[in-house]
Amino acid sequence: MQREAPTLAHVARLAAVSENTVSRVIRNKGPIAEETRKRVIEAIDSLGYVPNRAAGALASSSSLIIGVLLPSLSNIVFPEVLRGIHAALADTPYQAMIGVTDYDLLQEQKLLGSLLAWQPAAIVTTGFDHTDASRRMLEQSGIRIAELMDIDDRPIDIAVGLSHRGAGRESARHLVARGYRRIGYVGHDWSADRRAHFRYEGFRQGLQEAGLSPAAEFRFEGASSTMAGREALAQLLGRGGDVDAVVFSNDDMAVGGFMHCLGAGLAIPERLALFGFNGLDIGQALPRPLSTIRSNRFLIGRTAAEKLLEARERPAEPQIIDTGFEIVEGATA
Amino acid sequence: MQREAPTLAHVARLAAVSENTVSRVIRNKGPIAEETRKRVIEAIDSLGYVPNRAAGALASSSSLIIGVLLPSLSNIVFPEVLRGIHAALADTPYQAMIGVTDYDLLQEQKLLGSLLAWQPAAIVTTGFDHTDASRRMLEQSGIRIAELMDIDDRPIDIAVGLSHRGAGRESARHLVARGYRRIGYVGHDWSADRRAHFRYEGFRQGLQEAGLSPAAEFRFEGASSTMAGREALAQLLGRGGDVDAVVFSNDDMAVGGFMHCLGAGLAIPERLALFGFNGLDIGQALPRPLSTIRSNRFLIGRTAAEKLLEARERPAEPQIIDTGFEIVEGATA
DNA sequence: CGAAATTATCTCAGCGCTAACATAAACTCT
DNA sequence: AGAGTTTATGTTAGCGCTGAGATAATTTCG
Repeated sequence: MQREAPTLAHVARLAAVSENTVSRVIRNKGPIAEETRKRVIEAIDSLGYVPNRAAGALASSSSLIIGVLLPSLSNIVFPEVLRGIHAALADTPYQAMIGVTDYDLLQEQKLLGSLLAWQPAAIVTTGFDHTDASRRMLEQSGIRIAELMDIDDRPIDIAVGLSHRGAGRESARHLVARGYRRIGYVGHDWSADRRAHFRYEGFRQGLQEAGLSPAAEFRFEGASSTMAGREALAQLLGRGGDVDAVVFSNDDMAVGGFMHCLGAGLAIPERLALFGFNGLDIGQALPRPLSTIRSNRFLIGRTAAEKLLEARERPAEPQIIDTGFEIVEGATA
Repeated sequence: MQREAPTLAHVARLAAVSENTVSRVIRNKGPIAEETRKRVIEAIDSLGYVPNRAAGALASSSSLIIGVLLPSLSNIVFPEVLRGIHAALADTPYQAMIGVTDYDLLQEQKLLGSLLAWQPAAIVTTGFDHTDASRRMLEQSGIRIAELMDIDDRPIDIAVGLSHRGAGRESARHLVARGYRRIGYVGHDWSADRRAHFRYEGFRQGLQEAGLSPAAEFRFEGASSTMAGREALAQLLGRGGDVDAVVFSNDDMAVGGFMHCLGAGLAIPERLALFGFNGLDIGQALPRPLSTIRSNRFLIGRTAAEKLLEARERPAEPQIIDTGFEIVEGATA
């Protein structure tokens, strides 16, 4: 009943050709007579042959795996990047193999090691921050490497993302242009999320351009979340800080801030303007759509995967792909 | 500079043992003298040896891959399941390989084929709905199979999840117990999300126990989202349906409903009670925490992965693991 | 028309590991 | 002390595929 899975040899015998010819038909490599191809494909179909990827990987010392290292799955941002990667891989024989680092560079290093044990065709990772050992592994592997989300540094191979400094700067400029002058900042723990820190720096810089500096600041000790944003804004305001607008480290935090205002009866944006980052759906579903900056997470993932598959070799010079960002006007600032 | 990656042979030579002995040390299989083990481990460390997984998979016709088929990554629920899976795999040599089906059974079948080409140690998939071909592949593969989220059917190997019928029933009972009588339903497209349909059936059944039936219903044509929930509730109420409580197909929809009420100035729960499903963070961060049912997504993923690794063989009888659910009282119903 | 180039196919070694079996040394037991 | 058992290690043959080069059949061209 449960007969062995057919191998190349079975297909070859049925199609009356050599194994190698079958292999070439499958991989679309080298010249094949149209008639032979047809016969081989027929044989493949009739046997229900599925190539053994492990054997292929071993023989060619390169697998159809794309290793993906993500810092987290709790934050919807990274699943969206992953979705973009999957979208790009959907009609290819490539498969994503995932590791979750929990924002821990040593964990990243460890996972990188086990991903490389599969001899993946490429590695997708996040940011420019890696341990020395990771960096050495990435560089010496010779395979294509994409570093996602950020573009404010020099990538190993390619970087795909947006300038977080630039985004932070734009949020300040936007609020200043709208006439806000007493602008506060509510954030979360930077040690895990360096890009949030970059945005903060850009934000300060943007204020400085207008001769301003943050009117008040509060940083929640812990990861970003709606709850954290709610509490953090309460804290900031409770301190009697006199602010007319608040920039949040991201939309999750900003939505939390929105909730606080609702609960405390603060008119948005008359009494307090709110500004986020990411452009999440939830922000747009608020009674007043959140003013924020849209980062194109899906696009980042898709672009990265597409670029990686475009060429097997790294470009001579590291390449940076700016997927940009856009101000979402919203109604909260 | 870029010397070849060390292989078993290199380690074996350095440790002055046979390759097989090194292999056994690595896999912790068979008796090894303590002294030999130490020498081998030293050699491994000094060479920085990393086993080639493809070779291992080929030789043993079984890889350290766990294939994971998820319907979607847009809905935070599935990344959370994935997070649970990763948590269970974190300290094992296993790696998750992911496919996203977009709720399409044919896509699932296709992805299943390419996952099986890696000879994974186990497959994790969602629900009991599979094409005949998929089912055949799963059954004949002989490897461990987990079907997640639902437990209201007979699994191939093990099922891990909760009774969606039961959860639906409980939401009705909860509202009835609170004195609500004109209870409506706001949902999304069922064709993609069968479990939402099961909850609806349970909901009806729960009402029936109290001699009631839904006071009004509206089903949004499309996937669930906060926006959809907001619009759908507006539609339901716009029709002049006289309801005092609404059960939503899930928390995303319910949060949208909450937003509608805020915008329309409807007091929650005095004028209208809201009830969700999932227990997402966002629901608990609302000005009034959402009354809902907590499904333990993380636990489902983690339990499934743990169970799969517990034994290489399927149990004689299909096994069902109920991760349960709990009513979250909240303040909206 | 024969040599060179092109096209289509085959042969065969080997990728790096593991399974199965063989062997050797060290015990245990009667 | 010899047979049987246990423990520790070695030997060997692939797993199923791909890459490099060999070979054969066909076309092109001076």
